[in-house]
Amino acid sequence: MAEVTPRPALSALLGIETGGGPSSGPGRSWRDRLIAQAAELTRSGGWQAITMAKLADRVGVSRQTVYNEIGSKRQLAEAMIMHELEVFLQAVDAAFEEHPESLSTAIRAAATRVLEMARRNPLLHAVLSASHGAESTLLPLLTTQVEPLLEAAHGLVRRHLDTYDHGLDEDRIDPLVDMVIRLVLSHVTAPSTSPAETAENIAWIAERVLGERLNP
Amino acid sequence: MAEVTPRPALSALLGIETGGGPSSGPGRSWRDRLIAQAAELTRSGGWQAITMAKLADRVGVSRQTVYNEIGSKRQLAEAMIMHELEVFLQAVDAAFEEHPESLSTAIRAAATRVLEMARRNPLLHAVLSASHGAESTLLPLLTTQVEPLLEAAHGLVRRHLDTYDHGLDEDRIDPLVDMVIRLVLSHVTAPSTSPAETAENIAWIAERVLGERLNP
DNA sequence: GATTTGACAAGACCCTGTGACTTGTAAAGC
DNA sequence: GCTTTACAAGTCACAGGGTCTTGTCAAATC
Repeated sequence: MAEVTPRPALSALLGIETGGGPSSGPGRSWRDRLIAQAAELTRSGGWQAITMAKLADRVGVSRQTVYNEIGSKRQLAEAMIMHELEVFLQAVDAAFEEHPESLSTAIRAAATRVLEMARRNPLLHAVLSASHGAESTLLPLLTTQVEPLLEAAHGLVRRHLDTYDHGLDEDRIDPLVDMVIRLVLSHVTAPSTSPAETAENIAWIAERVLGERLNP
Repeated sequence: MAEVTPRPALSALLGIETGGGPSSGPGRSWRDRLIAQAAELTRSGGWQAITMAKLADRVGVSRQTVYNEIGSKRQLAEAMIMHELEVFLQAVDAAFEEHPESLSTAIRAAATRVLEMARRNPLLHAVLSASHGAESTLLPLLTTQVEPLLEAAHGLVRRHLDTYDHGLDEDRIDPLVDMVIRLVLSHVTAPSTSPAETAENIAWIAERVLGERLNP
């Protein structure tokens, strides 16, 4: 589950190549399977437990093929992290797409989904936590990737925000988006209650800020 | 600077003993000086570089006295952290005391102060960051202390909040307080712009949520 | 009485060397 | 296009020994 091929738009948002480029035929299959398997191994045994030999063996391919398809171990980590982030961004994107009627509803849905995904998926949890201060074994590998992530998430949410008609001043939008993202990430690293309840509270705050219902 | 004796109320809030108990005479002086020096050494060289012998030497006391006054190295860490937290909570407390006229102004002041303190004081920065997910050398020592901190901060802010007349429902107050604390801590571990600007944005959000000015 | 001194066992830490394993690259072969 | 084999370079895991540190004495000192 959640091993879908990412939409081009999101990959572009992250500013990366998703795969084999021109040859989108059988070549991508190995690469995708390797990245998926690497993610699986990381989730179960941790990043440091991964060896190129073990990865090759699990996928049923020779070690050399891993080097041909991925490049180096660092590139493997990057590809894995990027894949995880794409899944994350896609979930956020989908939540907004599915709730065009109310901004706070969309925010609630997006927050719920992200919090639940982070809770279930240790790798995503590690990546998102890392983007917010926590340490990890593969963190040194993605410190450069953190800023693009936050920018991508910010841009994504902000773009959706612009499709609703809120009465907010132009220069107040970024702080609002920033608030939502930071709150969600804060609850990823340090959860308080259930994802649903947390998301509800975040959505309520956003609602108040947006002035959707001014008087209760 | 900022080496003031904490008010009893805040120490009680943290649920700790501040010092020698009944004998508040010359005995506390050694203890205070040791804790202050330990904080100083931690700020400069890091916690792991501290030895009881070095600490004793810096204060001009024998190693045995350190053990008499503090107890163990772990207790030294706890005392040091508690002192840092007291300074932090005091700053928040003072900010609210100084701005009884407007809640958002008080929040802005408190946030500004905390962010600036955290930026200047590496030890406080480490402690606050730790309370929000990041790692540190002395972090294993204070994992038990994190929850009390967040509860203390929450209780403090909430108590101040109750002295203003906002029209907020009872069960919406805690999420609001939680939001403010998480946002500030988020900006401690991962700053975006200046403390003043960040605090301004946080205060604005709180203002909107509180409905201080419903229409711009 | 409070503080220091010297002594002590236990354990944490640092350094070093050794061997096994891993990475990354290359060539030959199917 | 993929596999196999081979190889240099580097990392990692472990064990050794020595030093330093912790934490606790009791005796000595001011």
